[in-house]
Amino acid sequence: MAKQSAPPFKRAAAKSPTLQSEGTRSERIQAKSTTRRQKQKAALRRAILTAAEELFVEHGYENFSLRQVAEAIGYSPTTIYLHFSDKDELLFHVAVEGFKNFGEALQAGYDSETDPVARLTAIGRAYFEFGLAHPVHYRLMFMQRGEFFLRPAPDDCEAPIDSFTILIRTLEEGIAAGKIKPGDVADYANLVWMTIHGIVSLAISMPYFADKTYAENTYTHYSEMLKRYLCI
Amino acid sequence: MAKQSAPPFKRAAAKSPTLQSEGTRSERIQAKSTTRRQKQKAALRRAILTAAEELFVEHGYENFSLRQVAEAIGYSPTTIYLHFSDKDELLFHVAVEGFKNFGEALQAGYDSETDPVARLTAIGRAYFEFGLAHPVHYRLMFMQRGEFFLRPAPDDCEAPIDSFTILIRTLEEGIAAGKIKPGDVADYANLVWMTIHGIVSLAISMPYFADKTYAENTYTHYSEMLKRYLCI
DNA sequence: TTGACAAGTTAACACTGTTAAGTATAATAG
DNA sequence: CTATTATACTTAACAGTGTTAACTTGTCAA
Repeated sequence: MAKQSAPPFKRAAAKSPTLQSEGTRSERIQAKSTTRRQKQKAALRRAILTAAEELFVEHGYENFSLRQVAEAIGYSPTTIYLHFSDKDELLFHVAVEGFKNFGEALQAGYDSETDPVARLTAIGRAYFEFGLAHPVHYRLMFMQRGEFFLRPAPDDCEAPIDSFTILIRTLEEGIAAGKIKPGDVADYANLVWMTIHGIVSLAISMPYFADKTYAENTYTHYSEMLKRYLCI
Repeated sequence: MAKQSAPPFKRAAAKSPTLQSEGTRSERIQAKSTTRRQKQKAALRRAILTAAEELFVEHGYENFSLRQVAEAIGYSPTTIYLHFSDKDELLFHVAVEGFKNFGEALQAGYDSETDPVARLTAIGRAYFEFGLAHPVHYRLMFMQRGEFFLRPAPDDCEAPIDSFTILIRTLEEGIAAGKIKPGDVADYANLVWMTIHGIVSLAISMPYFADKTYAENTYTHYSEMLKRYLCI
């Protein structure tokens, strides 16, 4: 009678009295099962993302397809839709990864120096070299899908460093240190960003300007021109 | 017997002794017929081109399709292939039209002034305003299909003015006039072109920079910065 | 054991560029 | 005047795309 009054799961708990996590065995199994399946789900999601990243870089924006991704990970194309709402969201994740690396590169440039003007130079260099080193990502981020830049990062990604803020901060520091002419930092930042983008984007997408030494040459001129305009 | 010895076409010629173009009547009919059909063919080709132009601007690079063009002119999609080898060639013609207008705009800027520095400013303005006014063409020409810039113009199009040469000439004039610092004009030209492209391209394709007054502001700064760097 | 839910697949739709084959019509040759 | 040939164009099809709906299968809970 006592046995009957005792709920069945208590019996199961009595069967394994070793020190374990809370709950009955079946509860523990259930918990582990769900976490296992969550892990599997997350793993598949990551597999999709890494395959997408790879294939995107390999084939470029125009020739990147969901069916390729599906084939690469050994799943049917529609499986991707269980993890991403559409191709756009998947591309956005690739872009966010790019923004993350881009922001880190700029931050590293900032951190590599202490003087504001030196920092500005370093940031510019980092920008320039990121573009030339990762043209497919760069094109996606700033040429093909520029609207991604404003879209907030998805929940499953850490928000990338705000690259633009790094530039603004550097300019502010320069003005505060009396090394950059006082002025609207937003204007300055726009000027810097847009002009350097011109050099990078043409260098990576127009054969006419594709020669690396040309780009390097132009960047040297540009750097000097900018310094003369901004610095006191 | 004389009649028999005379070739039949001579008889036809005798039938219409009025002053006309060379040959027999049948020859004349034939000639007119072929020219008429050539005209029809050329008309259809032009119809394809204008429809393509229109639909391209309307729908943009990504959503422009041959089937749309076919529907617009009331022909089957495959008819286009009788006049253009593929979609790419059609797009190229659209781009060439863009290059033509672009070159003319720059040339007009050049012609509007006599002083080399004023010419440089005018050319820059023309560049800037062309980009903002024709973003879809600009993107095609300098962002999406940059390789078109180097491809020689097709036979049925007059070659567009070489925009880059206008810039180079202006810089050379400036140096010759002692108003621009001596230096490698190719380097100067690259610097000017690439930086101004940055402003234009971001203004027309990144919402972050899309604000017109922002672009105008940045361009003002840019213009001043360039003048200080290049001019004596 | 049944029923619900999850994961994944298949089939299909509406597109795309592009090619091959077929069909009228007009021009030409005998 | 008829037979043939070339021209202009279309239809059908292929291989590919993103995307949706319906279906199957396996796992878990009651």
